[in-house]
Amino acid sequence: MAARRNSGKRAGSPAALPVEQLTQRGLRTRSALIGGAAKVFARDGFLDARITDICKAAGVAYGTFYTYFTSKEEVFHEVIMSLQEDMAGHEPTAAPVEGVTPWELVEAANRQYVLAYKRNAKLMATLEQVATFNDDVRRMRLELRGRFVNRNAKAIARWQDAGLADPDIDPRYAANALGTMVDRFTYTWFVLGEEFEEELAIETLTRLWLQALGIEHGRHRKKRAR
Amino acid sequence: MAARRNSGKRAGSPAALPVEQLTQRGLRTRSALIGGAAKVFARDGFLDARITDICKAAGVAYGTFYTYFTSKEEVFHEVIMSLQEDMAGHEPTAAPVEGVTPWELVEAANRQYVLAYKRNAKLMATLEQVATFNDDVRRMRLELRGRFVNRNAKAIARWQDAGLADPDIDPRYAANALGTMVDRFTYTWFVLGEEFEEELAIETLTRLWLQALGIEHGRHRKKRAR
Amino acid sequence: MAARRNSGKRAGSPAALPVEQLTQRGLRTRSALIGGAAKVFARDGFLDARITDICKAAGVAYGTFYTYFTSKEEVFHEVIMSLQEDMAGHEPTAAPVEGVTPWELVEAANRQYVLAYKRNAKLMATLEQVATFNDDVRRMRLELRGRFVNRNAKAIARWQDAGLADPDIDPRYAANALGTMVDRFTYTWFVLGEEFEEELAIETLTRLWLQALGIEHGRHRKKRAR
Amino acid sequence: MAARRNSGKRAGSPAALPVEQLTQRGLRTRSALIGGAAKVFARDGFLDARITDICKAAGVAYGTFYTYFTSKEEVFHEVIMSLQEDMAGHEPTAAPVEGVTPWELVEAANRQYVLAYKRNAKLMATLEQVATFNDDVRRMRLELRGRFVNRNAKAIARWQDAGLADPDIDPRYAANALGTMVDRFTYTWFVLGEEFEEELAIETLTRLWLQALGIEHGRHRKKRAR
DNA sequence: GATGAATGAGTCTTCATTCAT
DNA sequence: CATGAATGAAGACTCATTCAT
Repeated sequence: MAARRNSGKRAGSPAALPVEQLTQRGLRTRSALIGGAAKVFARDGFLDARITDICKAAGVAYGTFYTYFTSKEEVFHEVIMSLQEDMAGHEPTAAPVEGVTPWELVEAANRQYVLAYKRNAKLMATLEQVATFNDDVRRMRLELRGRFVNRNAKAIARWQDAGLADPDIDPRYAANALGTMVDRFTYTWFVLGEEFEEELAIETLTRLWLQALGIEHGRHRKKRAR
Repeated sequence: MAARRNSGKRAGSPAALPVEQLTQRGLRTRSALIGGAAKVFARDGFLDARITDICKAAGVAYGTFYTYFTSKEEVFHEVIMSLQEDMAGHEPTAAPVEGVTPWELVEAANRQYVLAYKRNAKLMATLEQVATFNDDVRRMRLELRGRFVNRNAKAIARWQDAGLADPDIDPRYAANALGTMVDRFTYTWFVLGEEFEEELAIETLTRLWLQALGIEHGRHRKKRAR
Repeated sequence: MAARRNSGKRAGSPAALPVEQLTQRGLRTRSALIGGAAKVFARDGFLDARITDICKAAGVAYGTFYTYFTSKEEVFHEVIMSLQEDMAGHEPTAAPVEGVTPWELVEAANRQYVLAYKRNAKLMATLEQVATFNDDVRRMRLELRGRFVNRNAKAIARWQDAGLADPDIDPRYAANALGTMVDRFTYTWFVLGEEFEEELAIETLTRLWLQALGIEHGRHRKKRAR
Repeated sequence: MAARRNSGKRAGSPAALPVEQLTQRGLRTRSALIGGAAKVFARDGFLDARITDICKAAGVAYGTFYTYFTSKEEVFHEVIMSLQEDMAGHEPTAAPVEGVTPWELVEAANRQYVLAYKRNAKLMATLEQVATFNDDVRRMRLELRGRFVNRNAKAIARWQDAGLADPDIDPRYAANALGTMVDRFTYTWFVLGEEFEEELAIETLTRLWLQALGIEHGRHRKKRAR
C-alpha cells in the first residue's frame, strides 16, 4: 500500500469565485459540492478522496469544482466548518445556571458530545486524519480545543471556588486531561470500533470526570456492565 | 539483451530477504535502513517520507532498500516494532507487588509513559498518522491498546475487590477512559505542542486517575501551577 | 497542500473514460493514441514500446494516455481489434456460391490473406509476440483461429460430400493443418524475411491446399521458380 | 500486466569463464545452472524467468551465475542448444535409402517431430517467445529452418525427378509450406492446447504432406475421427 | 571458485490542477 | 458559469549485473 502526498501546487491559482458574488445557481452548485465532498470525505477519508468522486457525488462536471474552490483542502475546510457547527451547536449553555448541579451539567455535555460524535463519526475520523499532516487543520483544531478547554477550566475553577471541587488541582491541566478523555474515548468507540453501551459509557465518563475533581455526584448506585 | 516482465504467473513481489538468512553484512545494512527510516519518518511523517530519503539517510543505494523491504509500509512496521519496544520496555511491573500503593503504581506508570512519549514524540505522531489510513497499523494499535487496557482493568477490579476503589464503576470502561486520557494528554502535549510543566502534568494525571476511581491518594498538598 | 494515496478501499484503477461518453474532441484524441500506439507497436514490438513514445507519436501529453487507457495492454487490445478487422474484412464469402470452383475460392482466400498479412506484417509480428506471454491475447487468437478453422472444416466436409475431396481425411485436422500452413508460411515470409515471389507463393499454397485434399484443380501448367 | 525489457547492458562485462578451462567442479556447476535454467525457462518463459530462480533451481548462489554466463540470453542459448539436439537427434536419416517409400520416410519424420515437440513443448513455447524479440535467436531459428527446409526441398526434387511427385511445384516453396504446416500444427496442439488424437494427427499430416505433392501413398482406408 | 549483498537506470502510474470550448 | 479534456511532476518498484569477501 503506497501512500504519498503532493508536494507543491502550481503557480497562480485563478482563485475561486467569492461566495458573496455568487448567483442563486452558483450558490446551489457550491452547496452541492460541499455536500458531495462531505459524503466522499466520510466514505474515503481525505487522502483517498478524489476530486472526481466529489464532483460525481455532487452531480457536477469535473472542472466546475475549481470554479468554487481552489483545492481539495479548501472544500475540506468548508466541510469541517459545518461539521463543527453541528458538533458545537448542541452544547449546553456554558454559562453557570442557577440550580444546575455539576453532575447535570457535565452529563449533559458528555451526552451531547457523544451523540454528536456518533452522528459524525466518519467525518471526525477524516478530520483526525487531516490533522496529522495539515498544519492549517491542526491549528484550527488547537484553537477549538483551546476554547473548549478554557470554558471547562473556568467551570472547574468556579467549582473549586465554590468549595465543590478539589482545590489542589490545576484547572487548565484538568480541563485538558478530562476533555481529552471524553474526546478520545468517543473516538475509540465510534472510529476504532471498540464496543460500548451508550448509557453506561456516558455515565461512566461523567462519573470519572466529576470524581476525578473530587466532586460529589448527586446520583447513586450505578452498576457495572454485566 | 535482457528482457523481463511484471506480474507473471508466479507468486508476487520478489520478496525481500528473510531476516534469518542474512549475513552479518546484511544485518548491518538492514539495521541502517531501519535507522534511516526512523529518522525520516520522524522528520517527515509517513506520507511525505520518500524511499530515496530513507536510503540517503541510511547511506545505501536506492535499490538496496528493496533487498530488505517490500514497501514503505514494511519498514514502517519494523520501525514501529522498535518504537513499541521502547514504549513498553520501561513499564513498571504489572503484577501486584506487596506494599506498593496504587498511587505509587499509577504515578510510576504515568511517568514512564510520559517520558517514553516525550522521547519518541515525532514517531508517535507518525504512528498516529498512519493509523488513520492503514488498517494493518490500526489493527496493531487496537491490539496493543487492548492488552494495556486489560491490564489496567484488572488492576482496577483488584482495587475494587480490596475495597480501595469505587465499586460502582465498570473496570473496562474506566480503564479505557483513563488510559485514553493519559495517552491523549501526552499527545496534545508533545505532538500538538500545548505546553505543560512535567512534574505537575504527571502529578495531575495521576491524581485524576486515582480520584476518578475514588481511590484516596497517599500524598498531600498539591498546588496549582502559578 | 494536496494529499493522496494509492490502493484505497475503493474499486481499483481510476478507470479510463468509457468510449460512449466521449466528446468529439475526446474521440479524436483517443483515435490519435490508438494510431500512435499502432505505429509504435509496429516499430518496436510490444515489449519495447513505451507509453511515452506512444504519446509522442500521438502528439499528446503523457498523462493523456491514462485518460483513455488503463495500460499498455489496453491500447494494444484496441490496436489489435482494428488489425483483425482489416485482416478479416476482405475475406471472400464463406458461403458456397454457385459456380465457384474450390480452386477459385481457396486461391481468393489465400491471396487476400497474404495481402492482408503483407500490409500488416509488423503488427502481426507484434501480435505473435504478445500471444507468447499474454493469456488474454492468446485466448483471443485461439478463438479467432477456431472460427476460421471451423469455416474451412465445413467447406472441406462439403467438398467431401460432393465427391470432390478425399473422404478419408478428417476435416477438422485438415483445416487446422492447412490453415496453419498458410498462416505460418506468410509469417516466415513477411516477418522472418524469407524471400518469396508473390504470385508463385499464392499459387503454390493454393495448389498444395487443394491437392492435399485430393481436389483436382482447374488450372494447369504451373512452373517452378527459376 | 506490464511488460518490458531492459534496454542496455552496462559496460565491460567481466566475461564468464571459458568452458575449456573449467575444473570438474566447475563443469558440474555449469551443468547444474543449465539444468536449472531449462526448468525455469520451461515453467516461466524467458521474460518471466529471473536469474534468482535459475540459481535456486540449480542450487547455487546468485553470484555464481555470472561466473559461467554473461547474461540470461547466454544460458538460454545453451539451453536451446540441448533442446535442438534432442529435437534433431532422432530424425530419420535424410539420405535416400533404398527401398524406403516416401510415405514411410515422411511419416517417420513427422512422428519423430511430433514426439520430440511433445517432449519439449514448454521449452519450444519459450523458444518461440524469444524468437519474437531477440534477433540472435531469430537468426538461429532461421538457419535451422533453412537446413531443414533444404533437405526437404532436395527430397521433393528427387521425388519429382523420379516421377513420383507433381513436377509443377517449386520444391523450396513446397518444403517451406509443408514444413511449416507440421511445425505449426504441432505448436497449436502442444502449446496452444488444441486437442488432437496422436495417431490420427500424424497420419493426417503425413497424408496431406504427400498428397499435396501429388505423391500416392502406400496405405489405404484411413478413417476420420469420430 | 563461490557467495550474496549493492547498485541504479528505466518505466509505469496517479490525480490535482489548468484551460480551451 | 459549466464542461470535460489535457497536462506533467513526483515517486514507487524491478531485477539484471557488478563487486567485495
